[in-house]
This record gives sequence, C-alpha cells and structure tokens, in this order.
Amino acid sequence: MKPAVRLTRTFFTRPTLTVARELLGCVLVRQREGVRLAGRIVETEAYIGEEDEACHARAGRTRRTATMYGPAGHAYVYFTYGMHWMLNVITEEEGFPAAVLLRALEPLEGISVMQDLRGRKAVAQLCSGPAKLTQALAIARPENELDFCRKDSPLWIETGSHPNRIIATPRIGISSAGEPWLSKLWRFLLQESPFASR
DNA sequence: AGCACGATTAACT
DNA sequence: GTTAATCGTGCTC
Repeated sequence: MKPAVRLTRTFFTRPTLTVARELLGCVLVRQREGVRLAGRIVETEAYIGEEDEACHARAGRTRRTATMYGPAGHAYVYFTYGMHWMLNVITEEEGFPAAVLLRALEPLEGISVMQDLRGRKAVAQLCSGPAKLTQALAIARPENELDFCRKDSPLWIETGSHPNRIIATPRIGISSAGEPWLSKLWRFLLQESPFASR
C-alpha cells in the first residue's frame, strides 16, 4: 500500500463533480486530543453555485454562506434541523460558491472513541450519514472554515485506496428544490458499501 | 419581532 | 412508513 499523502489545494480547486467523485476512497482524518479518528469516504454530494436550488448559496452571499465563496480546501460546517452539523469541503475558484458534502465514512481508526462520541457500538452505523460522521469525529461550529490544507490543521484528507465501483444518484433531502436540480445525479457512493447512508 | 423550514436521525407503529 | 426533536437562518411584516 502506498504511503498516504495529504490532499492539497490544487486537488480541491477543480470542478466540484470531479472532486466529489475523486474523494471517494480517500481518508478523512480528525486529530483530536492526540488521537487519530479516521474513515474512508464512501459517499459524497456536490452543491454547485447560486443557480443550484439545493445549494445554500442559492440565497447569495450571506453570513452563513460566506465560507462557500472562499478558497477551496476549507471546511464549511453548518447547523441544521436544530441539532445536526454537516461537513463540506469547499471547491472551485475563490468567489464561486461550491462544496462537497461528506455523507458517509467507513470507520478505520479511533473506532472506540467514535463509539463513545456517538453513544452506539455498531461500526456500520457510526458514520453512515452526514450528521453521524460529524458526531463521530467531534466536528461542529468551531471547525467551520478550518483549512484542510494547512500543516497544523486538526482536520485533513489523505489519499486512500482506489474505489472499485462508483454509482451516481440524485441528492438526498432536497425535495424543495425544483428541476433540473432535484434530478441531477450529484450524489456519489461506492456501490454496495455497507457504510453508506440509507 | 415573528415565521416557516431545513443537505437528519432515532424511535416509534 | 411516520414523526418528534430543536434552533439558526433568511425572509416578511
């Protein structure tokens, strides 16, 4: 197995669909209290620009969405449903609002810590959803705008194993968006991964 | 100032 | 399959 390498700014400063697909198989790493919490990315979604009615940037540049307009490779972490946090990575050139939502991980390292943070044991359900993985990796508002590409960042992404088979589906939970956005095949996952969301 | 709703989850029937 | 939980955000008055 090749040594893991941190993804750099140039990886993220590309078309969002490319980044969303290529992130599959890579490893999200969270350094916390001296412990590595890590998981292989098995599911992502792309949110692209102000035209995309499912994207938060549909409302333009606001206090909340400012992060999406910033440079690629930063974290966009937001709060929703009164209780959940979601983790995205910013993509494309600065000034263009786009991001990839990380929706599910295959837990690799620090599993017992993840089980404590989640309050459950079943490994297949530790990170099998966007709010589950932020809970398992202790990611919330303080992590918003973190730069994945800085050497001293407690959050980054490494190269991983090359995925076998990738499938694309419509995005989840965006039913209020109109067409064509509702039907865009902008969700990517590893086929038959037991670690993807339901 | 008030309101409707959300890139979800877990626990129900 | 259905639903409560729970609050920040953006929009309207």
